[in-house]
Amino acid sequence: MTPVQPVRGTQSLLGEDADRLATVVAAFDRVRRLYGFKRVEVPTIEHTAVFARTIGETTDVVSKEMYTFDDRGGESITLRPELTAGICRAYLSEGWQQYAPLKVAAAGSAFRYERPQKGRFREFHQLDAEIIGAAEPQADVELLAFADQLLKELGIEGTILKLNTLGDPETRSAWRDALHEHFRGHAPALSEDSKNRLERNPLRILDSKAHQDWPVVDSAPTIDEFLTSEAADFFGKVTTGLDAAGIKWERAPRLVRGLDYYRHTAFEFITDRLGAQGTVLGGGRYDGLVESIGGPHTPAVGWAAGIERLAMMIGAPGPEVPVVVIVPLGEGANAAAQRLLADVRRNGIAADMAYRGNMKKRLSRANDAGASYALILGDVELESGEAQLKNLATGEQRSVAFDRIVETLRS
RNA sequence: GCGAUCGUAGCUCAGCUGGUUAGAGCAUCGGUUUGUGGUACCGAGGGUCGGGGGUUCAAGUCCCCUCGAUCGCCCCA
Repeated sequence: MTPVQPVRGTQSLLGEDADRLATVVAAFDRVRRLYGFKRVEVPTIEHTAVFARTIGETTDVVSKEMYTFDDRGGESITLRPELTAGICRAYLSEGWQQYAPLKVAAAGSAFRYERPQKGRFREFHQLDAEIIGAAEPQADVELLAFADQLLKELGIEGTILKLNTLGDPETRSAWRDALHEHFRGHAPALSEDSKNRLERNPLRILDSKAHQDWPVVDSAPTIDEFLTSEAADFFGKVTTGLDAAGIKWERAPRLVRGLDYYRHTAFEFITDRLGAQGTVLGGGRYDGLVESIGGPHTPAVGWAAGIERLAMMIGAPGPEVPVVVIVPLGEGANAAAQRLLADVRRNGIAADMAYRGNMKKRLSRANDAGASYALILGDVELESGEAQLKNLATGEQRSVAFDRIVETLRS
């Protein structure tokens, strides 16, 4: 392994590829303002317990994917594998409880030690939206509307909102027990993967990709049989709210989420365009999370989206193209060229300067940059006070007085 | 962590069953044209063939290990 090799699963992006990520974040920031979500910044590192307790000790994320290390003071520190837990920690430690219900949005990198593949990296970037301290179904609806509008503003077609409820804690544990019993009864018929899931996380067998699991899954008890009337009522309010807001959704009774903190509403926006990484945005209600790190009972909902995954689905942002490239000729022209360049740029016109090679090279650079005009500035022009403005598309060229260049380029 | 495919120049790739100094296109740089781009022509630089070991008279080509990439499983955004 040579020193110039990047760390596995990290990315170094140039030009359009980097612009794509920036475009996604810019759209997120625009929509987030429309919905009244405050921007927050939280640390990249937290005490390990922040993630271990909230996400769940037995989940894969915590048990084998976190970047955890002891710092020089001997404290166990973890690079965040997601943004939600850190935001909730800040909600408690920074006194943000006074703003409840608090709507916040964040964007940043997260880290998981996984095998990289399409749309999956070890250092990746997430968009995150949370409403903390709101038990009302209106919060779920608002959050989903935000997600829906973001995808539309990004011009992403063909995602489907899959929606489910995991019920309240009683519902969830009753359902879980029933599933456990059902699957254990049919254990011999299950795939190896699902046999392993049996004790660890029976809910996950529901969305197994192994065909041999299908029949057993189909005959499994559904959440609806266990919903308490409160839980059913809550879910009903969420769905009628979505319908009222004109947000299309599909019921996915077998949708479960991997992290332990989810309750009630659970959802994913999925696509078939990203291979195995079909979930582009996902989240749900996590009423128990804040309590799990020592805070008061605090109802909350949120979602996270993969910036890279969204970036792969948007149209290519155009490159930045200068309107004009200044071509100085000879030492004497450099100062005047710098002055003109600064002047043009300060007037909001994208401009560049070709300062290497002979004139042929310099014009060639102007052409390659995609400029509309080249502005030629040599001894002759310095004396006359008029530069040569060449239209690179038509080839036509004319003299323009130095002090009329900005005006001419604008027209 | 498991499986499959792959790794030759900055990029995209060629290199037949192992056989002389490893090739092309694009890109870069120089020239034809030292004040006129887009097209054309000529030329140059750039490679420990991912890395290590082995088989062989001979390895880019075969075998093993390793690192990496891609896709899938697991899991998740």
